[in-house]
Amino acid sequence: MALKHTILAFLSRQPLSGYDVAKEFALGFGSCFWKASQQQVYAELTKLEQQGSVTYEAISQLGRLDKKIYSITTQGYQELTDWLTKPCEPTAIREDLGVMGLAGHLVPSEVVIREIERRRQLHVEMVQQVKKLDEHFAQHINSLELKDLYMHLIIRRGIRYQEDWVAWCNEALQAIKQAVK
Amino acid sequence: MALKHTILAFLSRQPLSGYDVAKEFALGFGSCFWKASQQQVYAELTKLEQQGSVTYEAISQLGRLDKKIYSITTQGYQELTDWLTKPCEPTAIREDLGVMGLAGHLVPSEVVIREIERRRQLHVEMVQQVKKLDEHFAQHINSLELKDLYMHLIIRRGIRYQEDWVAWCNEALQAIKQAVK
DNA sequence: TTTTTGTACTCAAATATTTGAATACAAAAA
DNA sequence: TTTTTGTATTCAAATATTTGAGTACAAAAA
Repeated sequence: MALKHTILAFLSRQPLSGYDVAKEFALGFGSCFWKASQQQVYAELTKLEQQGSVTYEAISQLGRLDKKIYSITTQGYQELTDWLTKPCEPTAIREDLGVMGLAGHLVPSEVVIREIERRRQLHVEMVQQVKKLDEHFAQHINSLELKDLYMHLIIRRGIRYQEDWVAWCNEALQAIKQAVK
Repeated sequence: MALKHTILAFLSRQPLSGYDVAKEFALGFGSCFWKASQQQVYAELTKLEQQGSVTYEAISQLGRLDKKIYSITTQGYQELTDWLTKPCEPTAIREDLGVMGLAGHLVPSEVVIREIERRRQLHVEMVQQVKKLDEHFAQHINSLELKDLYMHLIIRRGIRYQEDWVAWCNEALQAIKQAVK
């Protein structure tokens, strides 16, 4: 389970508030490989702090709860590099649309086509979004230091994934339209 | 959450025991789009039976627990087609390897390379496995009825996914080896 | 100036998934 | 003949994720 280690990895780059970590998951680099809600992030940070993997500096704000700036500890850093060194397994695939393969014929083909067209549109938009994360790297692509290259490659993974979905949607739509013609 | 509807979809094709449904997830068509453990399947079938979406016929076996053959009910069938008719969202991406994009530079590049090579091998094997599911369809590919075409297309999605991973691994390995040279 | 958006954090409950153990017999392999 | 593999199901605990509500203020937009 990589929630812990993704958070540690963010904090290994710079101290962040829970709010900022959550934002990285929702809109930043995190969005291309791990989904986590704000509540999950806050809960995990509290746990990580209790376990000694991170510490925080409380910044008091008049009239409301303290803002907490979290940093990774030596222990947390060790946990992160240990984890990175161990082999990791691919995440299990879970895709609602797959049910169509078992029971798509129980609904009109228009429903299936509409659904795949919707998906296509969604992934087209995702390609654009993920490509934005890559903009900074795409320019000096041949002179990236390793740190940036790794990030670029993970973004590339995200772009490929979304593009492959679009390509499959095209293939599937063509085949279905051909078959129902 | 498609566990319920994937099970209903299996049962819409033929009555099955919990054991057989679990096998479909582990080794059969289910394996290319949804992961579920045997315990999950049994628990879900019990719940589905209580809610009236499925029924079972108990087959007594001397000396051990009854074998239960589950069938979908009219209500379950309705729930399935209703669900298929509603738009579904793509599953959130969760990929351990993504952490390398944030913190891969904290471990030796050999570790990153070794990990991607391992992944490559894994996905090469997955391509072979998923292609086996397609064998039956791949032959008379141009004369599939809709029911088979849908299943074929979902398998194609699985093949593409695994092949795209292999391609990315190749791309990434080349770029990293180039950079550390 | 009112409303919306953004910053920043907390609590609780429900649902889903993973992990581990247990029972029991048949058939096939060593 | 003993061991392993396959069939078939159940229970319990731990962990992870989702969903929904609530507090509070600042800044920007309408």
